[in-house]
Amino acid sequence: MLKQERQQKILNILNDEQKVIASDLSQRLSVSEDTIRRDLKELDKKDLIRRVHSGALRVGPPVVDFYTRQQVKSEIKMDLANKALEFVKENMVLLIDGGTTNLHFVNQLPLTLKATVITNSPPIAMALKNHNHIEVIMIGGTLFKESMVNLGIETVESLNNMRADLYLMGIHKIDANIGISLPNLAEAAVKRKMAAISNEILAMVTSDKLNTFSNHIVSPSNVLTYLITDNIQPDVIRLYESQQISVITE
Amino acid sequence: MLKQERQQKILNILNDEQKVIASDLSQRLSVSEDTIRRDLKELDKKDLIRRVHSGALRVGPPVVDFYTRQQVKSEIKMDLANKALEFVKENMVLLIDGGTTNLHFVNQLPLTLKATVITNSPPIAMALKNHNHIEVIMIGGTLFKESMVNLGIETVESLNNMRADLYLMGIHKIDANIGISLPNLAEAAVKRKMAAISNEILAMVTSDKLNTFSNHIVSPSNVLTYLITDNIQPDVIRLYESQQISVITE
DNA sequence: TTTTATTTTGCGTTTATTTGCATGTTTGTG
DNA sequence: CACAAACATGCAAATAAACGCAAAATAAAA
Repeated sequence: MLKQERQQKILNILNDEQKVIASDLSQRLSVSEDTIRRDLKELDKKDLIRRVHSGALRVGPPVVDFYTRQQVKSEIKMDLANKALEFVKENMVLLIDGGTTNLHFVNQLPLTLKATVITNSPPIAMALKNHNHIEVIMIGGTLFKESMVNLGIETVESLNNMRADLYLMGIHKIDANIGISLPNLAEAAVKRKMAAISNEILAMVTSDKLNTFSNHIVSPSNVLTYLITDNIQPDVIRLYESQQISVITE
Repeated sequence: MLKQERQQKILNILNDEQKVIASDLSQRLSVSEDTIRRDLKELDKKDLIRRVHSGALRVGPPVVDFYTRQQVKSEIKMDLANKALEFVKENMVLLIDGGTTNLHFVNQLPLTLKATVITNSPPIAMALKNHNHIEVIMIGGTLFKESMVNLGIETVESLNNMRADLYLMGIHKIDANIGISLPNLAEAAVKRKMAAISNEILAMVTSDKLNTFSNHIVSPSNVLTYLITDNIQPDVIRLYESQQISVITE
C-alpha cells in the first residue's frame, strides 16, 4: 500500500470515528506500529489531525461531501432507517426520493422483499440492483446534482398517473409551525406532488434538522403520517404528536 | 507504443483503479520502470495525477465504478471510449444509454465540458455528478437491472419530444447482415426510438460482439454513423464500411 | 528513399525513501 | 512507585527515484 494512500485511509477513518488508536490502525492497515506513528506524526505536522498519546483526534467537524456521506456509516441514520423497516409490508408500493437517510434505508431492505419502488433518485435505483423481487420505476427529469434527484415538469407529470402506499420523504428542514422546507423551488414542487399521490408519508429526521427551516415550503408538517427521529425531548415530540403525527423514537 | 498513447493508458488505468504502482505499470505496459517514472513525472507536472513514492494517485473526484471492477476487457473498452471522445463537441446534445463501454466513455469526459446529456441509465447519470457544466436529463421508466437502463412505454414517450446530436448506442450484438440485436424486447424498442431522434449514431464495439446476433433486432447496422472497434481484420471492416459507416480502429 | 536531426528509451550508478526492528526513554495508570 | 504500553531514535535492508549516457526509435529534411 502506498504511503499517501494509507494516510488518506487514516484520515477517512478519523473522519468516521472521531479518534483512532495507533495500535488499532497498525492491525487494520497491516503495517507496523512504527509506521503508523510516523504517519500520525506527519499528519499532525500538517495539522490534519491532532496527535495525542496512544492515538490521534480529528480536527474540526466531520467532512460531509456526497461520497464520504455515502461511505460513512452514520450510525444514527442507520438506526433511523432501521426503525423505518417495520412499516414496509410485502407487495407495497414505496415512493422514495433523495437523501442519505433514504439511501441507508434502501440498503437495509431485505434482499428477498417483494415490492415496487418508485423513485426519482438514481442512487436509490442503483442501490436496488440486487433486490431481485423489487420492481424499480424511475421517474425522469432534469438531474439536480446537489441532491441527486430528478426534477422538473416532466417529473411532476409522470407522477400524475401513479399512486403509492408509503412515501419516504427526504427531509432537509422541518419545523412544527412553518412546515417542511428546503432551498430549491423545483424540488419542493416535486415533493409536494409526491405527497399528494401517497397514502401515508414517513420521514426520518435527525435532530439537527428538527425545528429548522428554509425558504421554499413543501407543505405543513402535518402531512406526515410517521416521524422517526433520534430526538427524545418530550416537548419536541409532543409538538408533532399534537399534529396527529405518530412519532417514533428510541 | 507511442508516448502519448501510453500516458493516456496510465490515466485510464488510474481512473479505474484510484492508484497505480510504477513497477506494475512497467509490466502491464511492457516498458522499463524508468520510462514509467518519466511518464508519471510529466503527468504530475500537468496536475493530471498525484505522484507519490512508488506510484501515483488519482486527482479529482472518484468515478462511478459500478460494474465489477476487474473486467477482462476493461482496458480495451477504455481505449475505444477514448477514441470516441473526439466526436464530442462543445454544447452538443448527447444521448447515452447503458453499457460498460458507455460508462467508461462518460468517465473520460473532461470535467470542464459544456453539454447536455440525455440518458435512461442511472449509472451514467451518477457518473456525471461532478461535471458541473453538463446538464443531465434522465429518462424515466421501469428499471431493467441487467443492463441498468430504464425501459417501457413512458421511456419511449418521453423520448418523443427530444432530439440529440449524437447517440452513443450500447451494443450487445451486431452483425453486418442481420443488424443490431439483443435479447430484450423492451430494450430494443427504446434503442430504436433513440436512434430515430438522433442526428448521428456512434457505437463502440469490442471484437467479440462483432458478427454475433440475438433474437430481438433493433435495426439494420447501417443506421450507425460511426463504428469504433478494436477489430482490425480488413474484411470485417470493409463489411461495415460498405454500408456507409465510418469505421474507426487503432 | 536515404540521410539527418530530434526525441524517446533502457541501463549502470548514485542517491533518497520507506519500512521494520532493536534499544533506550517517556508517559499514563493503578 | 511500579510497570506496561506507547514513544523516540538510530540502524540496516529493501525499494524506488534521479542522473548521465549511449542505443534505439521516431520525425523531419534532403
